[in-house]
Amino acid sequence: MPELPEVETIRRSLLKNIDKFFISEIIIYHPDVLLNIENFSLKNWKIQNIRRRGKYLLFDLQKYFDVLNPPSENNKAFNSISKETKAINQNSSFSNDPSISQKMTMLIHLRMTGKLLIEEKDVLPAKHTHVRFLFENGKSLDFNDVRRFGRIKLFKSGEEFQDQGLANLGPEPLSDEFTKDYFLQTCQHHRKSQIKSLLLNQKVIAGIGNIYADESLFRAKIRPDRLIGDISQKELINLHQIIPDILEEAIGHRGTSFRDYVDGFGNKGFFQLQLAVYHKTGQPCPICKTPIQKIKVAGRSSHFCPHCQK
DNA sequence: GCCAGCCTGTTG
DNA sequence: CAACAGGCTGGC
Repeated sequence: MPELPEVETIRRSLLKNIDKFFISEIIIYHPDVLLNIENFSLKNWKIQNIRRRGKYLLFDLQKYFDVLNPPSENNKAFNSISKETKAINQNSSFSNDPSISQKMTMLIHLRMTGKLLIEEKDVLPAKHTHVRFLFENGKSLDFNDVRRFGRIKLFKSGEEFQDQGLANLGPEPLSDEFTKDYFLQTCQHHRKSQIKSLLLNQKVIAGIGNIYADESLFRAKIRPDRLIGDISQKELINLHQIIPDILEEAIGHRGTSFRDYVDGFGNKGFFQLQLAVYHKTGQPCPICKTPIQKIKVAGRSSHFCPHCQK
């Protein structure tokens, strides 16, 4: 479902409440979506930060109590763990002690229909909620995914690059790594590919999906099925500049909600109001009024203006 | 490269 | 009913 702008919007919406996120319990309704979970207990972890890489979310988790040597059940300190956890978190000098400090990275990929929703703990989770994280403040975070393509993976911090999808991502299109030279050079390597399959290739650029590939190509006036080798350097330089422009605009509109997508608070985005071609088959091109066409490129529906795009 | 497969829901 | 849906993987 979500592409870079939607994942970034979700990240920002969740981050607003980051200080309140002390996990007290995790409820698993559908274990298939959770990988590596058996290696860890998720009780009494705190979400320190949420990062994004391409379409992945990376949750930095920190635990302050030793899971291997839990205090006995009659221990008062254990029974008041919530207070203790907070007290220790306020004192950063504890965080370097390995006996009480452990770090994990939780990798979440939402694929097509995944959502992360902040809910009240007492409210029953919506249909298709597969994992619920309960927090000490009475809130919960639900991982909901109709099609169940999304995945959650847990790693000791630093080991998350064992995930091949994450490890092989290309540069972030909104970072300095995504240079003109890199883009031109990569195009040179893929001269015989169609331009749209390059944009969708996460090893080349991290985070672009079907919507923003179509919209970028429309603005660059390049047909999605055009062979890269047939595109002029001038056009490619233009496209390189347009990609971050479109992604920034989409983030500014809090993502595209034409179907399921909502942020962590269930709010829709607005970029669907700005779309020129995506999902607009038969509707007039915003520039020349020619009906938008739909073809298959790289196995995906691709929308373009047959007059404006060459 | 392409294409089935993973899933459920919606649309034509 | 079949076709299709913001994605990715693995097998040819």
